Amino acid sequence: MQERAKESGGRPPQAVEDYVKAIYGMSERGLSVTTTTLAAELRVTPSSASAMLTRLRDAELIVHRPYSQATLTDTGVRLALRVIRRRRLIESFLIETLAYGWDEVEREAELLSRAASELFVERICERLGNPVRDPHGDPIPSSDGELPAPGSHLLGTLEAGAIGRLVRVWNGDPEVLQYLDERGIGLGDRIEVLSREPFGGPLMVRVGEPKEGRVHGVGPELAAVLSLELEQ
Amino acid sequence: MQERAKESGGRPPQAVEDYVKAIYGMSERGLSVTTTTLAAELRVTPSSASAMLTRLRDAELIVHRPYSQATLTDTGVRLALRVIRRRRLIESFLIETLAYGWDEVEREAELLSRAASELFVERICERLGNPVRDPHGDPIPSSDGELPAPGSHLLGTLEAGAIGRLVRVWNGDPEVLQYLDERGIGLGDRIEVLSREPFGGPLMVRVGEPKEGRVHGVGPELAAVLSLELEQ
DNA sequence: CCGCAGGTTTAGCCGCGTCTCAATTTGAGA
DNA sequence: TCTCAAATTGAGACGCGGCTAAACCTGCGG
Ligand SMILES: [Mn+2]
Ligand SMILES: [Mn+2]
Ligand SMILES: [Mn+2]
Ligand SMILES: [Mn+2]
Repeated sequence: MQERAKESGGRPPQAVEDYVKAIYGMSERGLSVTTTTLAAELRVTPSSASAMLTRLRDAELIVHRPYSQATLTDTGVRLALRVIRRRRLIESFLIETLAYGWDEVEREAELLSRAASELFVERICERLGNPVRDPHGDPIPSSDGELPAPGSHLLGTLEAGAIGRLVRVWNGDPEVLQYLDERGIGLGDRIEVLSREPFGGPLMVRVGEPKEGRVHGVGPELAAVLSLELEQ
Repeated sequence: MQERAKESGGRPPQAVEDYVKAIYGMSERGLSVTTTTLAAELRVTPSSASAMLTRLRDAELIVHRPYSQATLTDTGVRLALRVIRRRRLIESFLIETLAYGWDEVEREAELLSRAASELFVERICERLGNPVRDPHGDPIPSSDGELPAPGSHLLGTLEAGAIGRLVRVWNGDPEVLQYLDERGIGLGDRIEVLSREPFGGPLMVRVGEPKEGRVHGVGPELAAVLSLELEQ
């Protein structure tokens, strides 16, 4: 007989974790999770995704009527949060401690988070001072599965006059992060919405202190991945 | 078509690296590498080892006539040294930076070294100050495949009167390392062979400065895994 | 010098996670 | 209601890295 889950410290197979994490992320972004969308997300054929949905249903990690949408069960959510915690702590570690760049961190964090034990993750967590957000501003679930409720708002949904601080850059796209770096925009910066140009035009924002900050035009795609925590 | 070596950054399959590393280690210890001994080393059935030997021969990583012994080719040695470098640097990192214990480091280093990229390994190497030996005293191959020639001698082979410094503990057995720790014996310590008791008796050694050091009796099994660099 | 035990290889299988290609279901428009 | 394209599922395969069982060398002891 083949020994099950031999090296992984009693963790589910990697593919299971990958799919559960993807489903969690898609739900978080408000996307509907179907065979096709999930397959696209993971760059896998629909039949692979279909087979995994069946498997996840059998394991009671999702609810899924055939030909319909999938939702994580409570168990599924808990698993997703464990996976996400590992991933975000490792991202933090690579960037803070090993000076990784935005473009290097994705791949490495993906691979390492598959191999790293809970022990490793908890050690680097201590070493980083038990952070609550990763370098993208993504919240880090606690080891007992609590996710700090952020109460933040997408820049793209705000009206002129809104003022807040940048707390999160969604999706971690290296190009976006690089772009922000180049313009000196970082997490924690004060951002003021000056105006919304119509017809898909940019959002004009001031980054920095009330009168001094630089003014930037932010297109809809960028505005859709930046979250602010509003003042007051 | 199935994409080959997708996530691993152009590395050979893990099993190939595992076997090559095992063959290197066995040769280093003077063991002959046959289907059976290799299978025992890797806790695998002889038929698995046999299949892999064929595969390694086809890849020209070993020389192997059927029913005979296997030897690494130059290419095989180079691969082994790359694998060993990764492994020893990660061990060093876990112990020095993340305060891993002797009993925890084996498993974690094994898993992480499979996933870690060259970039990761080179980053931690810098961070550790380009070490030449790992915490067991095992030499770390350089990134261009040179192995610092140690010129050390197994304690078990020395005669009374020999004096040297402990530079290596072979095999990294946690029990041995724990035992040494408890007695305050560590890498770099001065060791003087006082006498060899006959009939499989212990080696009497002084650990520490000429007259002050504590005297220990070292059995043959322990003497077989400790290497000294001799004075002069 | 012959036979046989034991080491070695081969044959056939499994589970994983992927693929391709075919069959099936669905629901929206005619 | 019927039809049909698109979404979904299913069937069959593959490479990996194991396993078991059987066939096959080989060299040592009689
Ligand atoms: Mn993952
Ligand atoms: Mn992140
Ligand atoms: Mn290895
Ligand atoms: Mn070591």
